[in-house]
Amino acid sequence: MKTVQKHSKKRDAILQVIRSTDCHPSAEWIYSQVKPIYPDISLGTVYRNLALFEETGEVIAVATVDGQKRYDATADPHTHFICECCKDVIDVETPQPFSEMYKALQKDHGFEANHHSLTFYGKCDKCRHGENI
Amino acid sequence: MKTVQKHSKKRDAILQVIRSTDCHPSAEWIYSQVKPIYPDISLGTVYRNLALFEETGEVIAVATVDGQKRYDATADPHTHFICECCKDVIDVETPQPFSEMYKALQKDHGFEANHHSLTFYGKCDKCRHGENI
DNA sequence: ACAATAATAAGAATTATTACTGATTTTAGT
DNA sequence: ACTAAAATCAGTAATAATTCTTATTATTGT
Repeated sequence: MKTVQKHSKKRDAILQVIRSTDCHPSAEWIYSQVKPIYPDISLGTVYRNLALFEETGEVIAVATVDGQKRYDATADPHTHFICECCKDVIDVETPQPFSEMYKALQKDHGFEANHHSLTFYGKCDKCRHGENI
Repeated sequence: MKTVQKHSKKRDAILQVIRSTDCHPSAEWIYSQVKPIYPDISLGTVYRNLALFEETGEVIAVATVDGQKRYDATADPHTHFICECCKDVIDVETPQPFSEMYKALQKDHGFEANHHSLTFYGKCDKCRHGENI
């Protein structure tokens, strides 16, 4: 995988935050995590670096919830469950390989797919037991 | 399926536009289609009615491309291919049933999924042959 | 047709995100 | 370690999608 060439404390901290959480954060959340460590960081820096990390593939946008992009540092695409109640984006195991589907798209339509996204929507266990709303 | 209670010419026209296309339009595109018929329609009306149709389930948001929500009037969830080049959102056949996956989510995590979204990303046939960019 | 209710247009407001600018930090060669 | 070049940064301004507000107009049940 490519990585960004240059580094800086803040850039590294941003990536570190994304890598060390499994909560699929938004730009705003990442900002709120880095802010206490580097109080003079600006939200623009977070957005700029997210864009960079997306280009190199170090980070991917896994979903958009309520108009906010959500990110993940995990390399290989996997399946998510989004709770429509608490807006949590949760990793779940991928049921079956999609390689056949990739081939079929190429064969049947001439579509050259390079990745995919499988997302289930509903209510997570916590919300089902009334911890939210 | 629920439907909206009240009707109006514009409201009906909006739904009609979504139903009679397979291009998974954005709010702006729907607006551009209804505008020639009802020149005094406003973009706000399109957004308000889309929100209503989403609530009743008459319309679903199938994807977000470049920050714009894309809609579809098809009742049952199906699979999409999004061309990252021309931003087209194209229907494709769904490879296999996901009922087992729904059961597993319930059993393994207590997640109550009610729908899902499977999307492949890549380059469509047209764009592969250089018709765009 | 009438009145009550809901829908609409227009534009202002909000929110997430991006672009710009001048000052600072990092890097790479010495 | 020193220095110059390049990249990065904070802060601000700008943009774009969407939502909200208010006065007006259309729809529905009677």
